[in-house]
Amino acid sequence: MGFVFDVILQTGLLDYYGKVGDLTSAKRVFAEMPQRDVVANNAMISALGKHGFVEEAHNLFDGMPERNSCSWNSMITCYCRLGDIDSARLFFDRNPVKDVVSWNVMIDGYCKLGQLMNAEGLFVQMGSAKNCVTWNTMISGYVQYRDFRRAMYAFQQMQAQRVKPTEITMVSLLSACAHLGALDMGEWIHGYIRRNNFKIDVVLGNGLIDMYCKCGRVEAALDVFHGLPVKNIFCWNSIITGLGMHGYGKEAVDVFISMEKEGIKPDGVTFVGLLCGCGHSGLISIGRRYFSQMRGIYGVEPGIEHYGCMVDLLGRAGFLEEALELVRTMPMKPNSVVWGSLLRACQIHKDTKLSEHVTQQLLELDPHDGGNYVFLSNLYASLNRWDEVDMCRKLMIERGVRKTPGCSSIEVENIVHEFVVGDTSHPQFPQINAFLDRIAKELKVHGHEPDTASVLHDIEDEEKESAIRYHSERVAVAFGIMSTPPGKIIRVVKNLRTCSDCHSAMKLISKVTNIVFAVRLAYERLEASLENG
DNA sequence: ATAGGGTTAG
Repeated sequence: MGFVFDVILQTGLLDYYGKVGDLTSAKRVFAEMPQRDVVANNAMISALGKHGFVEEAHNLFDGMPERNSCSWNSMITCYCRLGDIDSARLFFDRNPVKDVVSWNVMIDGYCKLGQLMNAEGLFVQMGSAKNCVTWNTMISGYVQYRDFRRAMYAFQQMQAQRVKPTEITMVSLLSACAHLGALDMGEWIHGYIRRNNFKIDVVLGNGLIDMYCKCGRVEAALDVFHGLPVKNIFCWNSIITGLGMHGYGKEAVDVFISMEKEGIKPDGVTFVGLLCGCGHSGLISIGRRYFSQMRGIYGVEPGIEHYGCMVDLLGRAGFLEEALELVRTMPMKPNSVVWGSLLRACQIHKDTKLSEHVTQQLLELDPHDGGNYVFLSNLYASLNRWDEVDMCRKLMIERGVRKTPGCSSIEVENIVHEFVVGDTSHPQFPQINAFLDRIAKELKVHGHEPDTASVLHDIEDEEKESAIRYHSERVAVAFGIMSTPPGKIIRVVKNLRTCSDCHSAMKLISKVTNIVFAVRLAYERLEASLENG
């Protein structure tokens, strides 16, 4: 009797050491055990696997007189953790006692490596054997690989199958909503969380804060933030970043100060949010001060992203020379983002000379980024330097560079519709097209002349005017006007920056129709908030 | 034994 008790006790100890990461002690306990049952062996396999000793785990596994599903699953987990998905699959296929965990681990292994097709294959094969972890794994896999619409769709199916979602499901979905700017869906999820008395912990709370911020509802984000009994650095960072993104730089600084008061140590992300917020609100000296205090007072080493924020902050404020000086003297090699910030500043302050220099730096740094060629080309076009415009086009063809296609999405009745430039596959495309034509005519009546200077936005297109008319955000906006009840804000998320022609056109549409648009850059700040023009 | 979060700038 005491013997069995000892085995259980020692296995417990072994498991504990494995979990806290003390492999040496785990090994010692294991070696000293007079008798090892399957549970003890499994605990050891799991501990070895966690530290990457998959060979040892494998040997132990091979020598086991008896194996259960847990033994097999531990081996699958070991190999997945190492990224050796083929070996994991071998164990999965040979496992005679596959259970739902075996499938879930395997699906997660594929998801983590971005092999979504393989993950989906198993997911489908499982049929009705899926549990809520299976669904959560697949949904989070879609979210991690930025296929947010599939994540939403999987959730609908999960509900149709009557599998109860959990807090974890909600976290993944909120992240999808944040990326898609799907406010209605995000609000619905918040409601669902409340109706089902889900516990809003730091992770779920942060999901809500981030979703509300990214969808432009900073007040709602603040409500969630203040309602959280426990906040961690993620929550603080999300709210500081969110406030700063939407022009509440002063408030972002205030939150930062209360964060300090509560004894939470800021990290690199906090400073990105804070400095960016200062930049967007023109808080130059405050931004400068925090940047200079980062290392000495807060113990956070400034990284390239912080220099990037400072270049942006100085450049926006018109201190172009100082910004350039910072780029030249920063301790690391400036990347395309840093040069890009400077370029944006040149554009705002109409410094074409510096603009040209910066764009050439960008072209050197990122010869395969089509956006750089387009920008330089547009710059030359605006200066009527057509030879150079031509040169840009030739260079692009020569180097085989293609422009990233514009893509806009809009949420209507909890469904996210996506429009890629030139893609006519949307079921309502003919109606949208006709509507766009009417808008175009209307725009002409109101004196809107298509701005052909920025036509090279679509460098590969022959028909200039129609190319502009079909930019994805316009299609999305048109669809939004057609299918949204009056009085509702039309929110569009786009992957590329809106061209000046679309921007002015949308301003005019907004003025004429009295509809408010918010076109946002994917994953970024509000690009243009057009409140009735 | 399996599933969850925040990062800026063209």
